[in-house]
Order: sequence, then C-alpha cells, then structure tokens
Amino acid sequence: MATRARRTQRRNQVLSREQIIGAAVELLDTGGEGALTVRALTERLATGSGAIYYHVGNRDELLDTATETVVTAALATTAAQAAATPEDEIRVVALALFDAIAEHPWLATRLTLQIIRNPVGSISVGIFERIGRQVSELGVPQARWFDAASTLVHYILGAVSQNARIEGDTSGVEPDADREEFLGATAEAWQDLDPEDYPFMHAIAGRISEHDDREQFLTGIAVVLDGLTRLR
Amino acid sequence: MATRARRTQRRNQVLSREQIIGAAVELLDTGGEGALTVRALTERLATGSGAIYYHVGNRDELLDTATETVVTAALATTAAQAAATPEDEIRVVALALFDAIAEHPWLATRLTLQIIRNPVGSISVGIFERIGRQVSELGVPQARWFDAASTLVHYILGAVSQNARIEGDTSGVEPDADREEFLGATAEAWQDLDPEDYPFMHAIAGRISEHDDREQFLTGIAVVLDGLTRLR
DNA sequence: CCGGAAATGGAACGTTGTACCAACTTGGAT
DNA sequence: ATCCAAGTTGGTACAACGTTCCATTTCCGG
Repeated sequence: MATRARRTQRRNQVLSREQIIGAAVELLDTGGEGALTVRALTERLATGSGAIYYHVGNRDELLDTATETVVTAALATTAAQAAATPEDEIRVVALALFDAIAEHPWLATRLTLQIIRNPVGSISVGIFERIGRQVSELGVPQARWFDAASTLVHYILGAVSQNARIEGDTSGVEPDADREEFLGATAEAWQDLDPEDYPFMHAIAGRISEHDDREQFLTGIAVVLDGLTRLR
Repeated sequence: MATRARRTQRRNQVLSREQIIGAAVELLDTGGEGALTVRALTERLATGSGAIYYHVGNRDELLDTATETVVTAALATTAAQAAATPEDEIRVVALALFDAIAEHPWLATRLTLQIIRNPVGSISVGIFERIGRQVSELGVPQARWFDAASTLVHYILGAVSQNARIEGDTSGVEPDADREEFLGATAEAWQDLDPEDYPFMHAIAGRISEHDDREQFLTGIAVVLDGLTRLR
C-alpha cells in the first residue's frame, strides 16, 4: 500500500518531448536555424543524444514540431478574442502570425517549407480553415470560396514571411535604435541607385523612413479584402 | 608576334564562376538544396574544392548567386514582351516568377530568405522596381505607391512560393499523373477531416480537383489589382 | 522483490563546409 | 627567349554535424 499514489501507467518522465521542443524553440529564437544542433540540445538539457532521438526521431521532425507548436500557440491566443466582423477576425489572425514571426524569425522559411511539403498538415489546414470560415461570411459566393481563401492566405503568409527580420541582438537597451538605423541605411541605399535604371525606388526612397511594417501589412489586408468584394 | 591574339588580361579560364553557378543550379534542380554539396560540385566539374572556393568563397554565397542568376534570367525573358496595360505587365512578371519556381522549387525558401537577409539586394530591388513602375501608372496616388507595390510584391512572392512543388521525379511519361494523384489525395484528406472542426475545408474539398494553380494565382492578382483601385 | 520494458548517456561512423597548402599555369617585364 | 610574381588548381586535413548503436540504468505491474 506504499505505492497508493501510483496509477496505471503513470511514469515519472525525466525528459519529455515537450521539454525538448521547448529547448529547441529557445535555441532557434536565440541563434536561428543553425543554432539548433543535437549537441546544443544535449548540453542544454544535460542528457545524451540517445535520449533526444528516443523522443523525437529526427532533426527535421523536431523543426516541424517546433513550427507547429509555435504557430498553434499563436493562433490559440486569438481564439478567445471576440471579433465583431469577419474582417476583424481576419485581421486578428493575420496579426497573430505577424507577431509570431517577429518573435521567431526562423518561422519565415520553415512555415512555407512546411506548407509546401505537407499541404495536408495541421498548420496549412488550421490556417486555411480559420481564414476560410470568415471568407464564407464575407458574402463571397461559395463557388469562389477556395479562390478567395487561397488569395488571403497567400498574401498573409507572404507578407508575414517577407517582413521577418533576421539580424542578431535586439538585447540592447533600445530595440528601436537598430530599426531606425536599418531604415536609414535602406533609404540611403535606394537613394544611391541610378535614377535612370531605378526611377521608382528613387521616388519612394524618402517614404520608407516614415513607414511602419505593421500598418503597411494592415493596409495590404484592407486592399485584398476590398478586392474580394469584387468576387460577388 | 606569336601571341597576337592575346590582349591585356585575357586569360583562358578553364574553370569560370559562371560554370560553377551553372552546375550548382543543375544540382539544385535535380535534388534540391541538399544535393548542392561542394563534393558533388567537384565531381561534376572534375576539379578540387580549392578551385571552387577560389571563385565562389562560400556555399551560402553560391546559393545566393544561383538564386539571383535564375530570377534575373526569368525576369529578363519578360523584358522583350510588350504589355498593353500596366495590369498585363504585372501579370507577365508574376507569371515569370511562377514558372521560375515551378522549374526550380528550391527557390521557394531561398527567395524569401534572400529578401529577408538583404532587402537592398539586386533581387528585392529588381522585382520591386519592376512592379512599382506599373503601380505608378495605375492611377495610385504617389503617397500610396510604397504601400501598393509592397502589397503586390508580398502577394506575388507569397503565392508563388507556396505553390512550389517539392516532390521527386517528374521524369515519368506523364507529368500530370502525379499531379492528379496529388490533388485526389489532398481532396480525400480534406474530406476525412472532422466536419465539426473543419466545416470550411469540408465545404471546399470537392472544389480542389477542378482547380488550376496558375489560374487561381491569376485570380488572386486580379483581386489585389481590384483592391488597389480603392487606394485612389 | 523481480523481470521485462522504457529510457538514458556516450561512443562511434559517415558526411559535410571550409582552411590550408604545395604545385602548376599564366602573362607582362626584362 | 627567359623569368617571376600573381593567379589558379587539386588534394589533404579538421572540426562540427546528424544519426546509429549499445551497454547501462530506471521504471513499474505482477
């Protein structure tokens, strides 16, 4: 009767799959995709490679699982919010993905890679379902649902991925200082382009300093939503 | 006077940088990003690793250069075509990128990676300039040029990347047989989803068989172009 | 308390990107 | 024609990686 607390197959798992995934996400956030090595994992978790491969099977599978975990978590936080209109709900989902990639830049390539390799996977299907439902409430005729949802998802994931920032340390005092500097450097680079060959870049070079990625993203969504009304 | 053909620094270069890039693209097309190894290159070019590193410096730089070469070539072929309207020109450029990724699936992740890491690079600037010029002829007020071009580029590159197909051999007799099979499998997978949790995917599952990626892409572009008229 | 199953840590293997080098080739100066 | 510094090459060597394998330890139902 000493083991009364022990039930059926309860086991005190010292190293769980979730711990490995968590450590993997931390490594990825710190140093990007290259920082996720099995050896770095064993050191951080104070274990051997055998233990990791027992739970996870593969580096690629670990990357997929980490991606799925982060994206699912990002989408889950939006589930609670009650959006007034379908348009608002789409914006909420889109911004959740935007912020997720801002926190985890390695998602930019991994997300598209995963959608390409496994279009039936839970990520693709989850995002598509979430967006698609709103499309159907947007007055788009059912024959066009697929096209409309596809357009929205393509735009959202494209914009979100291309807005990811890779660079290293934002651990400094002012995280916006790098941003200012980056925008300034970009503006200068565009200015330096030959106006003969690049008249457009030259024309908008001044505009980039007074611009906000997030707002521009929302503008893009508004454009696509406006365009969708034409499908009716 | 025996060397009359020899000018200043003309040199009979046995191994040129262009040859290396060409071989790299072939390897990438054949077996994806994992197939591009320095050793595979040395074998194909019948040389040593020293020669390759003398011309190219880096595996990552080689991947960047290969990407740039392929994309630039794809865009160059469209320069000859005379498009009637700005909308047509945008479609021409977009389809060129669509086809380029169809031929070189490894571009899907590499293209976004390159845009993220070097937004001032020739690829980003080249595409942006090409699209932007049409935007300015579309009646969009100059204050909105940046937003409009950004939306278009984000959508085009997003859709194009997410439409890439990874799978192996299309060397069979019927390249569309795999495609049919893939669409069927996807439709079935969507059908098998729980209709309670995934009503939308269930609703459009039948629609996927009668769908064409290219047409859907053009529909998406039309949607975005329609939306842009609202910026006026 | 005992035995099979679950889980672990570490050694070992093959492959990778890359640095380095000794040799060969080239082409302008003498 | 000869020579030499710069350019170019093939190959070796090394550290780091993903992964396999296995002896050992820990677990838990009977």
